[in-house]
Amino acid sequence: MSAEVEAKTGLSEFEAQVIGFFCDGVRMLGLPKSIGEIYGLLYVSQEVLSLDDLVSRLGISKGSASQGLRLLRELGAVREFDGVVGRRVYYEPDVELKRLVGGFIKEQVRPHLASGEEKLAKLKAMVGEMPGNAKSDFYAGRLERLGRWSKRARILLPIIQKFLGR
Amino acid sequence: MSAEVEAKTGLSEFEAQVIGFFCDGVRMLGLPKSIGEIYGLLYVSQEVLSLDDLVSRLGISKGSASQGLRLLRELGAVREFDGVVGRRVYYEPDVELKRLVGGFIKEQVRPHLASGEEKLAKLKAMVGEMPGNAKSDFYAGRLERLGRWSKRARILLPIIQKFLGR
DNA sequence: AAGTTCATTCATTTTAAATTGAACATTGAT
DNA sequence: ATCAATGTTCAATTTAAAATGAATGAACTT
Repeated sequence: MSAEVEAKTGLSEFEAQVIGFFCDGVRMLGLPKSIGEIYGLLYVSQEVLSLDDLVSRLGISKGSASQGLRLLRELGAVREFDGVVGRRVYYEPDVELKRLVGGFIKEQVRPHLASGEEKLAKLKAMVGEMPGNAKSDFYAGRLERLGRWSKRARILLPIIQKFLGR
Repeated sequence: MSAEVEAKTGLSEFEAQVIGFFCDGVRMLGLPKSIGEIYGLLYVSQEVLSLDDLVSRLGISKGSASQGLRLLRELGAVREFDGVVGRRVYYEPDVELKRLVGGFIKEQVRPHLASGEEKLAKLKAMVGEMPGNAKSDFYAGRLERLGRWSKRARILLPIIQKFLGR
C-alpha cells in the first residue's frame, strides 16, 4: 500500500471534537448519530472521502455509512465529488447553511406538515358529521385553531429559508 | 360513585384521532409519544383533567403521566387549573401557539444552542494552539463558518417568536 | 464470462429511549 | 398521631430506533 493512498485510521482529537459537535447538532434535529458522524467527518476533512474512508475512519459499518450517505444526499447535505478519481465515489459536504436548511425543510418538515393537514381535514369532516351542540362547537373551535397553527407554519417556512439564504 | 364524578374510561374515535395528531406532532419535535397523548387529551377536552384522569383515560402509567405533566409544565404547554376543586390538581392546556413555541425554544432549543457555542469556543482554542499551516487555516475557516450558522440561529429565533406572536 | 471492486439491502442484533410500577414522599382529613 | 388520598422518583422492563454485516447486485477489468 503506497503512502499517498494509505487510509488514515485514527481521528485526531480535534476531528473527534468536531464530529461530536455535529452529533449533538443532528440529534437535536431528530436524526441518528451516524448522520452527524458522517457529515462531521466530511465537514472537517479538506479532502473528499469515499464510503470506505468513512467506514474505516469512523469505525462504523458499511451499512450505516451507505444508509447515512443516502439520507445526507437526499437532504442535499453532501454531494458526489465529480473529479476523475476512478470507479469509487467520493463525497464532499455542502457547507451552505441555506441549502442544508432548505433540504431539511423540504425532506423532513414539509412532509410532516402535509400529512398533518390531511389528518386535520379528516377531523373536520368528523365534526361535520356530529349533531350540532356545545361539544361539537368546542371541537370545531379547537380544530380551527389547529388550522391556524398549520397555516402559520406554512407561511413561516419560506421566511426562515429567505432569512438564512444570506 | 356518583354520575358526575364517574371517570369516562374509553376514548371516542374523534378524541383518539386528535390525540394521534398530537403524537405525530411531538415526535416531529423529538419528544416522546406520551407527551403528545397527554397534551392531546387535554387539548380535546372541554373540562380540566387530573393526573388520574389522564392515567385512566389514556391507559398510561402514573409515572408516565407525572413525568409528562412535568415536562409540559416546564414547556408552558399546560398549567394548573386554579379553581376550588379540593386537594387534587387539575390541568388545562395552553392553546396559544406563541407560548407553546416560546416555551419550546426556551427549554429545548436555546440550551442546545448555548452548549454548541461553548464547544465551538473550545474548538477555536484548539486551532489557536496548532502550528499555523494550510490545514489549521482550513480548520479556522470551517469553524468561522460554524460560528456564522450559530449567529444566524440566534438572530432567527426571536424573529420566529415575533412572527408567531400574532 | 469469470473475477474483482464497490455499494446497497435487509433480517438480525445492539443500543438508546420511553414506560412501568412499586416504594417513597407529601398533604389533608379525622 | 393515624389514615387515606395524591403525586413523585427511580430501578427494572419494555419498546422503538439505529447499527451491523452477510448476502446481493451492479459495474468495471481482463
